[in-house]
Amino acid sequence: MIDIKFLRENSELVKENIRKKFEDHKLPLVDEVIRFDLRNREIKQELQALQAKSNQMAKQIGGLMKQGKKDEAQVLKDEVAGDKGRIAELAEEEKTVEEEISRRMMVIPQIIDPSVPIGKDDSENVEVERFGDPVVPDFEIPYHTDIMESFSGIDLEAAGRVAGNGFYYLMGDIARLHSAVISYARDFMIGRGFTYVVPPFMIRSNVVTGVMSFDEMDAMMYKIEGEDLYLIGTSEHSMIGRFIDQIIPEEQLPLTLTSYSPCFRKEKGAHGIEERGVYRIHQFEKQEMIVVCRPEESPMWFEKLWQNTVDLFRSMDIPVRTLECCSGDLADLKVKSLDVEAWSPRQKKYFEVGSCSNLGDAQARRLKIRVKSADGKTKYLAHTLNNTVVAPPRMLIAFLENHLQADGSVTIPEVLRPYMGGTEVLIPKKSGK
RNA sequence: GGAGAGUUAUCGAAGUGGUCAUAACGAGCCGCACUCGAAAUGCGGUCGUCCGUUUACGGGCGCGAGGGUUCGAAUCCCUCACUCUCCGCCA
Repeated sequence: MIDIKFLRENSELVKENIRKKFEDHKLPLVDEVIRFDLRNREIKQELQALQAKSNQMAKQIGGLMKQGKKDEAQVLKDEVAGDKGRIAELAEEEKTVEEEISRRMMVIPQIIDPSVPIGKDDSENVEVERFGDPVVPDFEIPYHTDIMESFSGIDLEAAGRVAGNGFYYLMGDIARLHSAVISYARDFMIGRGFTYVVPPFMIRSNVVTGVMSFDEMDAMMYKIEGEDLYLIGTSEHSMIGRFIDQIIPEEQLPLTLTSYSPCFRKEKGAHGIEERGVYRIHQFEKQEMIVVCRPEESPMWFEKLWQNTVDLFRSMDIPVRTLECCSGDLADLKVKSLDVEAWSPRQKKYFEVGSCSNLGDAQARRLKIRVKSADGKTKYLAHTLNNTVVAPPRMLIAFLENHLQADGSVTIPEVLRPYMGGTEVLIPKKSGK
């Protein structure tokens, strides 16, 4: 969501930005907004003049009524009645025009950061840096569900019967490992100065539309029947939503928070063959980090945020790389975004385990998250950022594949052992494939 | 889920159809005066948002949210949200 004043004064820039994102079908929206905006201000001028007049008259009528001059009051009443129709007409048009503006503004993309590589889809994302050696062992790495089964750690069949495709039962050591990763990630972030939060797992529609674009909403969000409530797709939603309509004193910034939540996603669209198992599911758990900061600090926080995820994965000896999202792969609210990918020795390629985004003032504008300057004289929109710390089901894939030994056992990295009751290695319950 | 009471500026709170909505009254905060300094006291200032002319102004909207009645709504009516108390139910 961009500022309509900015659009008014920089329409070419806004159009250029749309082209960069290969969303040319949205180009006409810019001039449409400008037309509607012009009309909107004309309406306001006429409407407000009429309202001022009628306020004035109402006061006069009040005075006359008090003095008992009913006849004189009646004359004024009749005069006001004459404007009533026009006022209603203008108010109606104002409403329509503002809806037209807002509908278009909601889909005009945020101005992307100049550093974002230009490309039309995720195939043109750009690798930035690798951390750790992507090792390919000399034995075959089974599919992650097979590894889990060797520990009697997963039951997808029963989950299918109970909830359908896209759900899972994790069991035993695998379930424990899942919890251990979450707990470790939580403490990892607390250690980096973030405040731990457990947020609501459902949010109202006004928060939903405040934190994400329509496309994302349609593809992701589950609605609760008969209620104005949606299951969160990530705790970012309720964490950013927490600041709706708030004016935050500048001294309190930056707000650095880490939150735990289950995440619910429709995952509309085709699922590839490599997305079986727990890779792409309707429900998973995630440790998230969000930052609300001053605009000039958001690029700095962006760098810090993704670094946290890289460090977390490296502390568990999992090779990762960072990948910058190109313009066409960037959701409309995002200024810049970077994926963290973990190494899959089975697929011999990296796959996404986290996503770090700078939303600029887009969410803040929609949700009215403002900052009051230290001297109290000015107010401005905050910047918001979010990043995955870790989403265990998906990270378990990377974990199991990278720590699997030739004998089918899985070693537990030092940092996780305290969360696993001191366990150093998981021994298969039955022979793996 | 049922019953009752609430929601007004930074906070407490008055206001039940019209010169009481830049909001009484009290407190906090900022400035000034008084003071060697402080306290006390006195005076002044202490919302948001939009439109228009732009050092400054003028106007619209906002009393939990959204509708309605009226020339005029904080006040009357409807719907909804939230808070508190009691009951029920539950972890």
